[in-house]
Amino acid sequence: MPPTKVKNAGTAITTPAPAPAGPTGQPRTAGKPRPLTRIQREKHDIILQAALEVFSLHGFRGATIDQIAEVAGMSKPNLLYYFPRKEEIHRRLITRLLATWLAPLQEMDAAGDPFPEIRSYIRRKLEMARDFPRESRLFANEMLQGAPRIIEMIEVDLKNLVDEKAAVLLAWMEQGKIARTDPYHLIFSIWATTQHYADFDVQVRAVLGPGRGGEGRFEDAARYLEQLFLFGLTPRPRP
Amino acid sequence: MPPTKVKNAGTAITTPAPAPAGPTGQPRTAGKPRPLTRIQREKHDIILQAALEVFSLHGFRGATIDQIAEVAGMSKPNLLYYFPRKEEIHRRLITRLLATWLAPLQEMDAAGDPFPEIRSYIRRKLEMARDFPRESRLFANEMLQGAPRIIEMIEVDLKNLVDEKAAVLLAWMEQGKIARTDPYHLIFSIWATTQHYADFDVQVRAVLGPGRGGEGRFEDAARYLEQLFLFGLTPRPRP
DNA sequence: CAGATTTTTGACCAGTTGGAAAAAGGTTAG
DNA sequence: CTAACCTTTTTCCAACTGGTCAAAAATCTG
Repeated sequence: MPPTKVKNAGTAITTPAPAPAGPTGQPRTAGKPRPLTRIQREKHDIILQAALEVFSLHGFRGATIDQIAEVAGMSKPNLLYYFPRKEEIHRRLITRLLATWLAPLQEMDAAGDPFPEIRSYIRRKLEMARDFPRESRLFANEMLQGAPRIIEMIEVDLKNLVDEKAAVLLAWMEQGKIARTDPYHLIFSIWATTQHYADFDVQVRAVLGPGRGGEGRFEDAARYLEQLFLFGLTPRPRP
Repeated sequence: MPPTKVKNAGTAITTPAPAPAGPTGQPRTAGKPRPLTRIQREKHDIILQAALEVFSLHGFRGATIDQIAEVAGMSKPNLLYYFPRKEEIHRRLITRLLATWLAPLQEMDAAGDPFPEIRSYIRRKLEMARDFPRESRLFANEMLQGAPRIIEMIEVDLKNLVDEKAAVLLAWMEQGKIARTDPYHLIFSIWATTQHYADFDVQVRAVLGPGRGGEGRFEDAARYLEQLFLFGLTPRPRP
């Protein structure tokens, strides 16, 4: 009978109450998780959004709790009430992200037609780069640092998924439906070309200039990538 | 008449000597730069190497002078004797890097044959990813943060170079020598696919596994990319 | 070698950082 | 309404941060 949360346990009323513990710590005998309150859910969301903003820009080390708290519109101790450690915020963000990130590849269907499948995989990844650039940058930041906090997820979950889809691609190659090439590097090249538009967005916009760097750039990219992956650069006779 | 470095100006010999200033500061009336000593050149190099290591891993904000000093094998004050500010080290690194980074594209020759030119551009970029991964990551880190310290170099030097080479590519397209497509996004895709092997190295190695993630991965990548950019994924009859 | 210069060191500082503690202020179920 | 809980604020701290400074040590130069 561990004396966690002993309100008035026999002894004196002056029992110092050992563990106040915020909502995420939950060391209340670790038995009843006790459902999150409305405020808790709201604040958790706000904090994670703010943290995404800051972490994706400065990386884990470069981001400060103060910054996150400011973006979240609350005081540092208040933020720490919801997430007792900086690492915890980051871990949650990264874990959630990874699931989102893998989804498009998971959808690539062995039973479908190769080209439409690959084509829509590229489209989906490009849409993610457009709609979730901060997530992409958070991921990139983590990779640049050697993925210290998610390496085993990469080595297990991601690797398994890629192995599976590489087998699918390989089967398509065997059937002569797509060109025979390295399925792993094929997947890498799809990742690289699509995420580039989120991670190197500044560069893309600067190089395209004010004229072509506007919203249309994602449509242009989609068109270009489609052609690249379909035919490469070999000139074809006009249809 | 600002009193910078008044050697013995009339007053007493006990003049407090206003600016000792390290070798890089050079406020000795800013007149004679005085050539760097052997030790200065050596230490500058050592520090820049160490800083590259640390900055490329943690970004500007996440890196500390202490870390850099430790990697460089010297004390923090000693390091600060050579580079009086953290920003200065980073600036030097980034400036030097940008020149190296642009070189391969500069070499792409309008007078050459399109496919060999593009092919060897890809090869060179891939070699850089292999041989200078830290430089690549430093660059990526800067981009992720919105390139605050090099935005105008990107907007001017890089943009001009890309504009020039895009024109070359466009000319090749007009002549029917390569497929008609977007030259800017073509260049982006070459950058993305090659730098991926430096910036996302952990992921690449983890996914390829111990078997194929060894040194051979760059050769495999080169072969794959060559095919991608030449023919895409459309199956071709066996030669 | 001596004197001038350059390099290195150790002590120090003000501001920032992640985080702890406790008390004050709000909510809400009974 | 009120007791129990949840949330927020205030105050504080030790470690770390970028950077200074004077003195000591090493090096170079004539």
